[in-house]
Amino acid sequence: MGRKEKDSKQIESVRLRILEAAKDLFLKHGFEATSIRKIAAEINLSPTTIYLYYKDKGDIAYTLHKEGFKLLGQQFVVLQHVSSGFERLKAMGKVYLNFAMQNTDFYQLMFIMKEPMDFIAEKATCEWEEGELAFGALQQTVLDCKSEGYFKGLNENNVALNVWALVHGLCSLKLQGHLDHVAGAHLHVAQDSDLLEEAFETFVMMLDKMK
Amino acid sequence: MGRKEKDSKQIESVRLRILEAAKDLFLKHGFEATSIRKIAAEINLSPTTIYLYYKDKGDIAYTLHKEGFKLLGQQFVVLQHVSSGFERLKAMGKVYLNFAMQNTDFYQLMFIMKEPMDFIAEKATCEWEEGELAFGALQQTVLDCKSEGYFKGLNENNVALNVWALVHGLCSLKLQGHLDHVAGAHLHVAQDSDLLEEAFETFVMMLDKMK
DNA sequence: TTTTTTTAATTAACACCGTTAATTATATTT
DNA sequence: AAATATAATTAACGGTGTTAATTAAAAAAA
Repeated sequence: MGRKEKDSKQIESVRLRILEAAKDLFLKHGFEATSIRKIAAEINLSPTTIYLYYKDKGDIAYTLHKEGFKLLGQQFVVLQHVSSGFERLKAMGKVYLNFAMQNTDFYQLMFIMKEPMDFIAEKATCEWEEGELAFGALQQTVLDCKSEGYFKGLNENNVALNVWALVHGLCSLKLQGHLDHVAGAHLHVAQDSDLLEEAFETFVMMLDKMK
Repeated sequence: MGRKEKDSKQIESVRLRILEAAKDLFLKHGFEATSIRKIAAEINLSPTTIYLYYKDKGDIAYTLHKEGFKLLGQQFVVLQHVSSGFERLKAMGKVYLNFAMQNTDFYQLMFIMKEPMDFIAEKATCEWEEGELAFGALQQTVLDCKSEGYFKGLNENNVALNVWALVHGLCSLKLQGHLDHVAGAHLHVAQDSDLLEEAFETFVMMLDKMK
């Protein structure tokens, strides 16, 4: 193998080692507590070395953010086998909710924190492929619902946005600690995550009535 | 006036000066950029003096957070004069959206950042009066909608939670920079904030169909 | 009025943080 | 073996929240 390739392979391997260390700390203690210095210490590197492989902390956040979308994408694969649009929409919501509750740190990085999106905005080609892809899937599903008789007279993009906003809103309020206090009105739910599932099922019932 | 009272008045006045300085910086540069040291410098105090009046930075965040709820509450007052439950629900959503878009920093503090809620959770009586009050108003409005024939067979608390989640979801996605990229599918909207209003109106149409 | 005591504010310090510039060590090429 | 290119390092800057020890100011007691 040629020199250039070997070099770039080595470079990639260090990049990966840094990322794995970052992910490790990030999943253990959250992104706030994951400092460049700690990442470096984790793999016996000088803190400044990190900057030879990543532009800044936002770059690492963005790379991890992309990994999160890969993870969510994997969970979305099963949805392709659901032929009914409406059933797929329901399943999508549940997969999304489960992903958020079981990967709280990733979810924060992907949909709550500003850092990764800021990094994207600063990039030359400030596009967000992952997000557009995922939202595109939702849009298509809403379109399928329409051809099944749902959402008559409603703009499909607005419906898709609303579905996303509702599910994200539930996740966001839960993760940021806002639901623990209003849960007093929901004493009947046993588990905590059931609150979200139940709310979403009510939403589904609302949508169902709209055929 | 007695000594004790005079003292506590003076203490309150310094507390207020600190808070005003904090609010000033916070509204100018956001909460992230508002450090204890900068707050202190703003009013010619030593940074450590702040700790004689506030437990920590989270305490200041929480106090500002409360101010935000007072502000939102003032905007909610007009809603009391809307007799129709459904009309009130619509108006509530719009007031909420407008508040979020016109007071982005406060909104972040009130519904997105973890710091203030963490502070509440650490308090002896870890109750969140402001939130419960506001959510209570929403619950009542949903109940009124029910007596007008809306949301038949649906749990009112879940409906209220869904309404909050949807509107918050829209605001949150917008404020955290997630909508600028998926807006490609919404090229028809002229203004940026119109996107949220239009989405919400679609939601209202959905609810309207459910009578 | 002077001394003691309480209270308010300060300086110094700790342990961090992200990041840049200058420097050293390590390979690679000549 | 010497010169060059590259990788990693140390040192440093300017910040952060926060605590402990110390000084300045005000009130109470003598």
